[in-house]
Parts: sequence; structure tokens; C-alpha cells
Amino acid sequence: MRVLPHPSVGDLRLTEILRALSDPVRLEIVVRLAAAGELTCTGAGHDLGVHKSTASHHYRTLREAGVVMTKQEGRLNYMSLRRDDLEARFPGLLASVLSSASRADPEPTAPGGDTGPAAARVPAGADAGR
Amino acid sequence: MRVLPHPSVGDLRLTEILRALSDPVRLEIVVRLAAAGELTCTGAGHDLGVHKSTASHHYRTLREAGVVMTKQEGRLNYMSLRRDDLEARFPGLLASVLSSASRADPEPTAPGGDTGPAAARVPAGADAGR
DNA sequence: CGTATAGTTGGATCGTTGTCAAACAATTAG
DNA sequence: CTAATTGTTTGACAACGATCCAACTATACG
Repeated sequence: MRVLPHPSVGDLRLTEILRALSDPVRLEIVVRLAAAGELTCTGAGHDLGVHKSTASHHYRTLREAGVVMTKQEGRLNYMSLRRDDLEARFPGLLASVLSSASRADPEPTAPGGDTGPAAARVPAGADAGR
Repeated sequence: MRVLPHPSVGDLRLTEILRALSDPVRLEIVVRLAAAGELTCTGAGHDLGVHKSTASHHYRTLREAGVVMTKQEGRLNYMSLRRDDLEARFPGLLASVLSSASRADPEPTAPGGDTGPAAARVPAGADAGR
């Protein structure tokens, strides 16, 4: 059974974590993990609207950033958030991101009913010479 | 006097904000703004280790993500964090990122002594075997 | 006016990233 | 063993992003 490399707590980099969370697909995965606790890749990637391999790359990005932990059991990979590690290194960060994610508009990720709030356009009347 | 376009509060996107904060140079700028309240571009970009125009592009990224507000006065551009707007849309997010940034290793951004809180090196002895 | 200051804009370059498709690997079921 | 399930890896490709340089705009100062 292969052991996937995870960064240790001391190696967690704020910018890499923010970067990992800044993709709609990955953020959705993180939100699902926060709700479910532990998911297989299939569970976490269900209806994400991206190809299986794309999702796999996102799992890797999240893992290498230290956001998730992946445990391989048989043919299933169980993913979970590294809540404690993240909390130890960056207290409150994950919680506030998750809380923000629940307040955010549904990102264009899951096809199920995220038609969006009719695109409130920016005023932007003052367009300066662009 | 030109008015730069800023996204309205309702248009703030979590992933774009996280993306804007996920660059070491931009995060450093944000940290400086948090400490100073308001800075000119020259002030915010002092000793960042990047070219003037690169910094300018970062200002734009931060502005378009809704993280900073830029006010033009004469030939100076004053930048400040959109604390209230960010707090209204994503409560606690900015605070936790700033708090995390102060805990983080000094990113390879400011070579010399920056205005920040006392660059403390982390031991980083425990390597997870990557 | 001419010059200095403050910052933006527009290439150009080069590395990174998100995506899909197809092949592959590993485990489990028949 | 054969096939199905689960996920990764590799390759290709377009899009993005960070950077520098040069040119440009706009204000201020002499």
C-alpha cells in the first residue's frame, strides 16, 4: 500500500493553502469534506463537473498544500480535512474560510442549480481610459 | 482625476479574494496595509523585491479582487484595505488571514528588514519525507 | 517650458495551472 | 483468470500569471 506524502505541520505555507483554496472546484471539495468528515475521492468529486483525472489533480493539490489527508484503504482513498493541523498552524483560518464559503454565492462548480443570482452587474460607470 | 473601478461588496468573490491573497508579494502588501492603514503605492511596494510595474500589477489584482481600495490624490495613489466591506461579506476572513500571516514564515518577499513583526525563523526540522 | 516624481500600460517571456483523454495500476468481485 | 471499480499518471494544450523592460500619462516643481 503506497503512502502518500503529506507536508508536516511545520511545512504548511499560508500562501499555498490560500492558493489551494482559491479554486472553486477545490473549495467545493473542501466544503464537502467539512460537512462529511471523510469521503472517498468518488464521494468528494461527485457532480463536480470536471473529469475524473482533473479531480484527481485537485486532490493532489489539496494534499500537497496540507489541506487534506488521504488514507488509502483497499481501492478506496479516504480524504479528510487536516483540521487539527491547520488549526495548530493557522488558528481560525479554516473556520473562517468555511464560514465564508457558506456565505458565498454558489461558485460555478456543481451543475446542480447554481444559476447564480442574476449577475448583479457592477456599476463601473467611471471607466477611466482603459 | 481618474476613478479606478472597484467591485461592489456584493460582487466580492471568495475564491478571487483567496487567490489575490495567495501570492507572497500581495500578501505582504496586505500585511503592510493592515499595519499602516493607508499607504501610497511607493510605500506599500517599498523593498518588495519586484519591479515597479510588477508591483503595480499586484495592486490591480488586489483592487479587482476587492481587497484594497485605491484613492488617487494628485500624483499619489493611496491604498487601503477594504476592511469593512470584506467584513460585511466574509466576516472574520481577513482577520484570520492577517493573524495567520503574522504566524507564517517570512515569505521570500521582503529581503531586508520589513515593517512586519520580527521575522522569526521556524526550525523546520521535522521533514515528512518528501 | 523642462524636469522630476508616481504610477500605469503594453509587450515579451517563461513558468504554472486547469482541463480532458487515454493509458495505467491496484484492488475487489464473479 | 477475467472483468469491474477506483483512482492515478502521463501527455497535450490552452489559459493564466508573475516578471521585467520600455514607453507612456499625469501631477508637481523649478
